[in-house]
Amino acid sequence: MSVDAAQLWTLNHRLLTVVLHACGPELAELGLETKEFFVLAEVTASPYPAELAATLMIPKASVTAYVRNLVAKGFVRREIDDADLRRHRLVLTADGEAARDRALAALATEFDRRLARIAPRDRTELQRILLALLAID
Amino acid sequence: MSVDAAQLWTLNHRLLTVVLHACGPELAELGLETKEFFVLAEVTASPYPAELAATLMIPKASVTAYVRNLVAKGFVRREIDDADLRRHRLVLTADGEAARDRALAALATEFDRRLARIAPRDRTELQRILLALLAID
DNA sequence: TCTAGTTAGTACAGTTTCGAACTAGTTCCG
DNA sequence: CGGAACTAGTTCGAAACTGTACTAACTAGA
Repeated sequence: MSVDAAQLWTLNHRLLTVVLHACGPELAELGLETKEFFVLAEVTASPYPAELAATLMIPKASVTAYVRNLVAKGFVRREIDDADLRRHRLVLTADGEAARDRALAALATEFDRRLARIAPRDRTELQRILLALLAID
Repeated sequence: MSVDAAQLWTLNHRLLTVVLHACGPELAELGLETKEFFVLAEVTASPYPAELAATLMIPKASVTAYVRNLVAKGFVRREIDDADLRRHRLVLTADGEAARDRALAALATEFDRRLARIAPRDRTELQRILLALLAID
């Protein structure tokens, strides 16, 4: 009845990897690398590089690189934060929003293929539980 | 109340990332890089490099590198497969098994620490839902 | 005000990763 | 058998990543 937490982690990780991997080609069509997609998807909630690095647990130097690429592709632009001149407030362009939405839709479609097999109520449960687990620490 | 699959994926991904990140120091103490740990943990189930690459969805060339490191550290050794001389059957050493078990224990502990904070019933729910999702494909 | 301490973002350089090409061994037919 | 087509694993060089150190800007305390 009880499943080892490590095994649960591992299987879960594989599930997410498979789903993400399946989206690879679609992301590529949108002109997005996987890591850049993570940043693009988080920019609205965490509009500063330092914040992105902390939230996504990516090194600051890597965020610099991904943001540079996203800016070059016209998905994001930097704005000066008048309250703190060190900060670069990141803003999605219209193209950026479109790309993000399409990328998220691709991810959702792929994951939905699997979620479709469980009850709608279970999805809500899953979301609630995941949120609770993330609220710790 | 609709639950977005992409959001579920993202939440779940962040959870796994946080847990893995927290294990980083312990893996390092064992002399394991994160990627090497994935390989080490899978060697028993998938004892050939090509199989590891397919299962873990990482490039063959990367598996070559991780296996080289694991061999150098004395966690894995290669054996010739008499039935197919191209193949390197990978075998865990005693050290390798010990390291793997400790690493998995660290992962389990960290994940358990979070699982323990949520209601026992939720934990069962999560297990049930994830197992249902993992059973697909 | 001054200054020590902290934080945002970047640059550089060393390391890691991995696509493509390669070698060696196997399989499938004829 | 012979050889075309395939597969396992590696190597190599180039691209991606990231630790460290840095500059600029903010903050707090005297």
